[in-house]
Amino acid sequence: MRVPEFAPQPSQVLYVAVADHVAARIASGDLKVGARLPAERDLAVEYGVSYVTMRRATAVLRERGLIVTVHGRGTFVAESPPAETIEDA
Amino acid sequence: MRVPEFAPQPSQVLYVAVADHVAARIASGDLKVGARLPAERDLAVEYGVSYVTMRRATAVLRERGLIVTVHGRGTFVAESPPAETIEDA
Amino acid sequence: MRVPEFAPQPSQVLYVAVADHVAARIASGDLKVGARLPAERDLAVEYGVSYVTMRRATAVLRERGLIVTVHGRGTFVAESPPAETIEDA
Amino acid sequence: MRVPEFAPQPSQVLYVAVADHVAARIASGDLKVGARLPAERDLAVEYGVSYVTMRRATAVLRERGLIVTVHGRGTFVAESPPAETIEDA
DNA sequence: GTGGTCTAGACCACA
DNA sequence: GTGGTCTAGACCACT
Repeated sequence: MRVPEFAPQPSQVLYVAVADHVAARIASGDLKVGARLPAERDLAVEYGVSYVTMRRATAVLRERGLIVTVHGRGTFVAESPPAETIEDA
Repeated sequence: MRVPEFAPQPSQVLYVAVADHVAARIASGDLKVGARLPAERDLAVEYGVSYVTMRRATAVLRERGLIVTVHGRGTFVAESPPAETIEDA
Repeated sequence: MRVPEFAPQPSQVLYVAVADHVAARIASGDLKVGARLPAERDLAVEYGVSYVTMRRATAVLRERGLIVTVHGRGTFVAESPPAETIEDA
Repeated sequence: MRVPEFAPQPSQVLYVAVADHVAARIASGDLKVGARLPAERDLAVEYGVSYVTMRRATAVLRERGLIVTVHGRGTFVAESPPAETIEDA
């Protein structure tokens, strides 16, 4: 997975930074395809952020196609994460 | 204020039994008018029931006019609990 | 502007309902192209919702291309609102 | 702009004067250790200064170690205000 | 017991 | 003085 040189430091925006960190866990195989992530509330505690901030982070990951969310079920690592997570312009 | 006679032998339906117990707390002044009840999740833990059961119980109390619920704010003891707590059929 | 038959009543989701109402004000000419909307905080008060809910509403309008937002300046009615506000599938 | 009679000969720089006044309130025990200060916007109104000026004032107090700020929570009187409130140059 | 929405109100970045 | 982010914690919808 390619990491852009123009973004060496994590985002200054907290929910993006959290999203990036989870994305890295997925990319590294720590979170495997199809696996269920911890509950958003638990992730919020794990990252030391509020539930709302964690929700924004997962929203980012959803938009990136890295996770899929099912109401009442959980959030799961998406089947085929798109290569163009960062558009390769 | 009158406490319902049906309390001595509580309802066999769990969420009604829980609702009755909360109603008794309101009637006894343990929960005063205008006071905010504990969060539904906390009440569920307190009564040792599932969240869904607790939600049904609060729905019953809402129908009885004993509490009012405000999304995102909480549930509160209603101003003037109606005399016909049990519908006057 | 076409209104889908499958959505006769306003959205049950509050921020969408608010967004729809603002959209209607734009469509009706109440809010003209290029005009600045009231501050989001004022709109929140006007609609009787929290600031966060209003922000979600404006986010919806932004996604629909109906408004543009400038940090520190305000939010404005977009130049050419797209015809396919509701995709005509 | 001249203002405060409240300090003997206050700083000519407005935001420093405001910071000094808040510092005096902390020193006098009016604002106790661990207490939350009023919101920055409220302080701005209270002192009759702009929000930016108030932000500069709180920045000064932060640098002096008199207050700590938590995003989304508030600003609080620091635990142990250093003796060298004015840097010992 | 999960994700989804909402409230109230704080600080932050910008023009 | 605007929009942007964040906190803390509530109720709602769904499985």
